[in-house]
Amino acid sequence: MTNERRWADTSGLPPAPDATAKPVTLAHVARLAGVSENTVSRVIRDKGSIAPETRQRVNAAIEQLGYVPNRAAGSLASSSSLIIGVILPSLSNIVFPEVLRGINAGLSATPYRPMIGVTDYDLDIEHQLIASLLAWQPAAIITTGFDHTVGARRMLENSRVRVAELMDIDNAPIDLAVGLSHHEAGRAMAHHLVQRGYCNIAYVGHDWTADRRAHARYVGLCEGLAETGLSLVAECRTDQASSTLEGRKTLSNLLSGGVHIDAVAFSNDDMAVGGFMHCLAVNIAVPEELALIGFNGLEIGQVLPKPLTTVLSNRFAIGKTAVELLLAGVQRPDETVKIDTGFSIVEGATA
Amino acid sequence: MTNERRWADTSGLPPAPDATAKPVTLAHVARLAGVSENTVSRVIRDKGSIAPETRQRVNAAIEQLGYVPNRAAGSLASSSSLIIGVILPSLSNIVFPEVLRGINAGLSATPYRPMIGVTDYDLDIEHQLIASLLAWQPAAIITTGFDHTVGARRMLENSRVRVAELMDIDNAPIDLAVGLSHHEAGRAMAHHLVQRGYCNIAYVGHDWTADRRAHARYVGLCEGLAETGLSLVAECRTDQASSTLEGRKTLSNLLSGGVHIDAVAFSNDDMAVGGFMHCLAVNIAVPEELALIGFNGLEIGQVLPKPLTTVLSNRFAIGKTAVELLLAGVQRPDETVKIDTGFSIVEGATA
DNA sequence: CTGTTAGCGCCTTCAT
DNA sequence: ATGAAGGCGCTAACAG
Repeated sequence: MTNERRWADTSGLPPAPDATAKPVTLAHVARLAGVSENTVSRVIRDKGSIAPETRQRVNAAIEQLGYVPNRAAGSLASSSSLIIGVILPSLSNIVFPEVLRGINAGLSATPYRPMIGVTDYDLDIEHQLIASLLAWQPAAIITTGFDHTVGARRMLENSRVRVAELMDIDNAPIDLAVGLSHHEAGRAMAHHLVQRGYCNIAYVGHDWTADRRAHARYVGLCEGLAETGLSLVAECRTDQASSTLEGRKTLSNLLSGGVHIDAVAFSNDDMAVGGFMHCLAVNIAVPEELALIGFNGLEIGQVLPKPLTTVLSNRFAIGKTAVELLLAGVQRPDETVKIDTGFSIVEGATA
Repeated sequence: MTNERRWADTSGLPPAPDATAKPVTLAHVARLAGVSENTVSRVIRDKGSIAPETRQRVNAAIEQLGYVPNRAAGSLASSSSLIIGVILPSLSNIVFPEVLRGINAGLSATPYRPMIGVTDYDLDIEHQLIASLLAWQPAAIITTGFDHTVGARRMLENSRVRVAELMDIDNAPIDLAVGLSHHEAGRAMAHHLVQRGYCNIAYVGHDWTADRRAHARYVGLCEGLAETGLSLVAECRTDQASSTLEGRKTLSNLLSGGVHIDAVAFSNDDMAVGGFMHCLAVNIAVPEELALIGFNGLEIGQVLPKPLTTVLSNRFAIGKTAVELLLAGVQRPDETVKIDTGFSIVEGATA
């Protein structure tokens, strides 16, 4: 980034409008500048060619009147708005807020604004949100993963808006996918543990029906182990959403099973941090007695007495990259695009 | 909540529109139902009285055509949109996403959608965001705290939109304030520590220039101590934003000062959890050698080997309550309103 | 309870 | 490089 100058700057400190006064419109600006409304509109949108002198007069008038364009009128006239619809599965842990942070960062120097919805991992809710966001004729819709209801997929395909599916790249996108291969990330976790000499490896996870990517990592993990002739010696899953609390409980459950385990792969860092806390509480030496590996690379894992070994997903980059690509081309490209933002093993001290 | 029936239900699984076909409009629905556009509009908005039989025919036509109202047109015609502008200082820790979660929860059964902006604690950015959101003629703007630029305040006061200022209630709101008294919360922390018998109390904090509420808690803390004849024996502040990492470092700095300290009040839970990690790493017994108290009541604090003693702020409730009050009355009330969502001491095991 | 008439403020298309 | 005309889809005000 970035070409700030692409976007008309409507900030600054305009004289605040009087509550009683009618809001300033294009017509007012046009009259003051002594040009037609159309010319003012062109200046604002930086479209067509305008005489430098005219542009200057118009900008002066805009500033003098504190003109702020009415977005609803613009949207109606152009059948498309400066809205980016953003659909997130959840706001309950820090992962999706970080994606949103990336989206916001990509948008902050533009006149586009994110309008958000939260699905709670429910595809029917996603469907409704898509319909509801499409009613605003947004420039793009950003959602998560490749699972959608049949109707939702059709709406997205048939609409002319650009669509980004985030987090995952293991499937065919509607338009643009930005994320990482969770399957590969799972394999990488397996290989890391095996290389470190662990061979009694177990899994602690959370609800897969909601979080399909966690399942993809699990499958990759098993596959990675199989490639070295190993397999999981035990596993324990909660049917709850992931949380440190569930991680703590679920590891405790796993260990009460009596199987000899020397390393645990967790479905994500929240679960892993919870597991670490369990070890602290019952005096299990990490990693000597039990090694732990998480997924995500959250800050909290790096502040533990022993920094958590984990896999970094580039959540901020996923959001930011998606927005940049979306805004780079208004038209949906002929070919779908997948962007791999990658992952990397964070060599902590717990595995 | 709630009275779902107040809001026209435009969900369901309408036949997805064909990309080539013109989108369905009110006129199409009106023709099919054999009524005027206006009647359809009334049915959708549930305004005025409609013959049950007419309503039914209209609804059937809407469903049959998969009609989705064009929000831009509606906004333009009514000079007000179904947008709630939400301005947050940050998305980097879990606190504001939880407020947003509350806002979203309050909005989910309504046709209103949040449009968001992030200030990074910068009032000039807030000012620009307010201007930019006001361009959408939102039904309300939700922001944080009472500090705004002169221009921003004027824009909000002069606009007819409802305004909620969240988190804090220690000042006079423009329209509605929902939050808690951070000053009182600070006092409560002081009294809690003193009651527990600690008398060599120190403070570990983060950047106040950005986070004025953290400062308010500090002032309350000092005042609370003074009420019992005490004062802080030491304090250490980082000029960074709060994080577990900074908490860990800053406590380490504080303790290297050589002053005898038996309890530390932290500016928030992120800092306190970091402090706890420091104690674990250097083998300081908590709370025997050093007691710790945080602020916020984050989940992570409750998963520590010893649950963190802290002060619960009701972040979800703040967001949800604000939205409910905002939507309860479209008009700004004559008198400003302050809602105290309160706080409570979480009696953990660290103080 | 329902229909008619005018816009809302801007953008697109076509002229010049 | 600029202007004129028309309409985007909906809602408000007024009839009836």
